[in-house]
Amino acid sequence: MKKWMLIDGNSIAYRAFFAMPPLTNSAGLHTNAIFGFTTMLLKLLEEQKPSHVLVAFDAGKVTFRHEGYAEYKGGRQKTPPELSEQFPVLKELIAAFGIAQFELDGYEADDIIGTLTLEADKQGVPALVVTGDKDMLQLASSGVTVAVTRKGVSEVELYTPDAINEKYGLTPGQIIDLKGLMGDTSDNIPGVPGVGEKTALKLLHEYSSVENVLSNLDKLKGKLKENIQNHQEDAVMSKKLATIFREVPLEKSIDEITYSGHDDAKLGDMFRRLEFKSLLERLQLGAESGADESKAQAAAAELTVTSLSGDEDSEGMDRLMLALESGGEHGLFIEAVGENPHHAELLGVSLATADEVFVLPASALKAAFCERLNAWLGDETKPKYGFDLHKSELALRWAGHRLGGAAFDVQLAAYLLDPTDNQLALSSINERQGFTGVPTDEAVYGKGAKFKVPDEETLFRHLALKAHAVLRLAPKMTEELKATGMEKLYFELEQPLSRVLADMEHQGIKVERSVLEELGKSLESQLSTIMSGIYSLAGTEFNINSPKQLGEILFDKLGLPARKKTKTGYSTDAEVLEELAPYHEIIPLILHFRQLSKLQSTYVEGLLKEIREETGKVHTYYRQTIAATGRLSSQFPNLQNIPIRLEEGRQIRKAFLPSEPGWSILAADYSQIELRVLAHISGDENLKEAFIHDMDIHTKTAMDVFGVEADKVDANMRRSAKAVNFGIVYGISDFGLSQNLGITRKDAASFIEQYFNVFKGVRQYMDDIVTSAKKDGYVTTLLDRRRYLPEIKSSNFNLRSFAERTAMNTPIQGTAADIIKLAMVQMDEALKSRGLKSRMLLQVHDELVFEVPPDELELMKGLLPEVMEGALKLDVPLKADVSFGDNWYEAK
DNA sequence: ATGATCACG
DNA sequence: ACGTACGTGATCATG
Repeated sequence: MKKWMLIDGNSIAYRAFFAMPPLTNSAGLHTNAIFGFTTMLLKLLEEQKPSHVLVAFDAGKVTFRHEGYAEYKGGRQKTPPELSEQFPVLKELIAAFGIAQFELDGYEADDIIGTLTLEADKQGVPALVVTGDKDMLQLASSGVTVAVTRKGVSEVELYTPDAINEKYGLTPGQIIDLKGLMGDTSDNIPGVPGVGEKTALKLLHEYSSVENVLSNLDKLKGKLKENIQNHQEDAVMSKKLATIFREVPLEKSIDEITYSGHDDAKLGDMFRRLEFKSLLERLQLGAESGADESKAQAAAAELTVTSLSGDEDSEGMDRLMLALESGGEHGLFIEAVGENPHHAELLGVSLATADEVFVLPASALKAAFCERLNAWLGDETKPKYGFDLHKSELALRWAGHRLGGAAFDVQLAAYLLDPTDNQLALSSINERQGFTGVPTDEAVYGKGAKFKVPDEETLFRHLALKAHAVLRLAPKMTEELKATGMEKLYFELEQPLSRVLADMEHQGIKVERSVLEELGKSLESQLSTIMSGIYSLAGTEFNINSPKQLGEILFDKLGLPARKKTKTGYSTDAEVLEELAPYHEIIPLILHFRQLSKLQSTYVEGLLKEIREETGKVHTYYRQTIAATGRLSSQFPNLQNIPIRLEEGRQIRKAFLPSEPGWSILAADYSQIELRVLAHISGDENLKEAFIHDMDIHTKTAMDVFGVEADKVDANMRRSAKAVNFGIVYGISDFGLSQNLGITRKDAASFIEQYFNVFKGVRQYMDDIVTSAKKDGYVTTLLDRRRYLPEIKSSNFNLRSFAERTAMNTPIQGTAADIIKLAMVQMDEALKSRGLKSRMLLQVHDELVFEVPPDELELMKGLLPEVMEGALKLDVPLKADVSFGDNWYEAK
């Protein structure tokens, strides 16, 4: 059964572009229009099963339509560069689909399609026209259906002549009369002023064509008559412009658009380049296809997998150990399932050597024949090349084994190469590096409730493929780190830090259950009092924790003025509530309720759940590959956001204790590290001077911005200056500052102007960093950590502005992160070399927390700030303030 | 699963 | 004119 599908390429690409959120691949190429186009195409191919497919594109800037009307398509927005750059790639993709594409100088896509539908009518072959443009409805006929996209590109509405009649009461041929009367702003077709779709339809139902409307002018009246009378020529010309030209000299035969399905290899390559992971999976092009399909398959097939499950396999173990102990290349993979490495289940270990891959179930590690392997794994002098060795090390430790000598970690390297990448699974990294052959974990295990460890053969094969991928990826990624100038950052900072973190995490921090429980009791009684107060003031009981219900009570029932809205309804955040406080006495109660219930659920109940029964400790997991700026993050539980600002919350810190009697908690935090970094990076003399003399930076800023002496700076001026300093670090905007200070935008702008007048070097830095980010596509920290900012070239104001602020902030926040990481590695070395018993427990971005035995307290009070301040030499001094106590609360 | 809210630097 | 501060994670409610 023959069926032609004719696609209006430009129109669909435009629709897709505006319908899809921005999307780029890691090379910075925008891909959203291509993605939208592709999903639509796949859907139509599947549903329609056409025998012939064509994508037509507009060609050339000037078409024959311009000959009669120069303004045709004038006033149209220039195609955004984010879209233009997608066309060449889209055309490659269509070729990879094995689909024909036509474009012809001087003609638009709809003319080509119009010509072909005429041919389809002549041959009696059914055809489907796919477009985003309703003009094309004029092509509908008994055999030709027009599919118009709606709601983006995911769905189409099918128009047959009957459907057009039903919807508009017109024949397809009358569509051009409709356009003639109403015009089309997007193509700059004028039509008749004052005539929109409604009026045009009424006229056509009465008189059926533009010409007939004109000859019956006398039957019309009023403004309408006048408008049409004065624009008769426009109407006729508009109709002509809207008429699709159906006699394009195509000089092509229909055979050329025969569609016989796509080439898996070519399409897979394109999808990989575009990083369309979901589509790769959907078409099952992922694991076992691509241009290097045969190579990958061959390699996978050649993979000699040896399983080592028990003492009877000691011969294989000998082969493995021979390879490892002779220092041969290897790839190590340790499978531990579960997000939290402190609770992960160790499934197995795989090791790829040059010509064989060995797989061991977790249970085998306990067996006698693994003794040599365990010794090798734990030997710090034997380098390991692996994937997520940080998690591996923790999982092994909890299982009673050790891992030492981490030398290269494919995941950690991938993070440095692109710290915004949140697809750091081995299968994703493997594909991005241009390889194939590692299935996703989801494909092997399933996810969510369907997670299941497969049979041993499947599992072993998966682990073998991963170890093999590590072996293959490590040298390539080492080269990339060199090429991007991040070799030192990687090998001298991040890799050593990974072990320091694992030590801290495994050590854990003691949390006293009874302290939290007492606090919880007090919170519970306060909460119940506040709750009754709220219910009685509201006149009803409701869930105060539901923003939806709370909004209804406040704004509908009590009639308070709603100020801000969220996507889903009224906003009830603290900022809104604080403004509402004067209007109703229920407001302070709600604010208090929120504050206490946060403490109760997150910090009392949440933290209690994380305490290990056996040790009375909590073990956080520092993630080294999450934050785009290079900071650490902390999970299960997050110990980087324990309350401190409000006294009630700060009490939580009383539960954090030394793990040994008589010891102290010692903490040190960097003072103003980000502004000191800014002083160094920008070289601003005034700011440097301030830190060299160790001035109170907010007071100093107030003096300069307000032009007064130190003794004239009042609390309010200092507060404003502090906000300006924060703003500067974040990539300042007048709006942001005005919000923060509750002042007008104008006043905020003049503060900023004043600031830049006295800190000229800072202004220069802000300008320069944005310029260099535009030129290079990325920014770097002092230690050459890199962050790509593809959106800095966007024509979308919001995206671009965001990228510009990020360009200003990332080198500052990122360098501060570099510095404290250096301090951690150096501090770890200092403890070891001096044989100290003190232990590093926590890092909170600019603060390090230790537990210290009494006989080391004095020493540590000197050593810790000394190491932190000396971690990296800047043009201004670094300063660290140290404190100690019997618990974290006291160390302030 | 997603959004709103709020804890931290 | 656009509509914003930078970076995170946990909890709860709700679709």
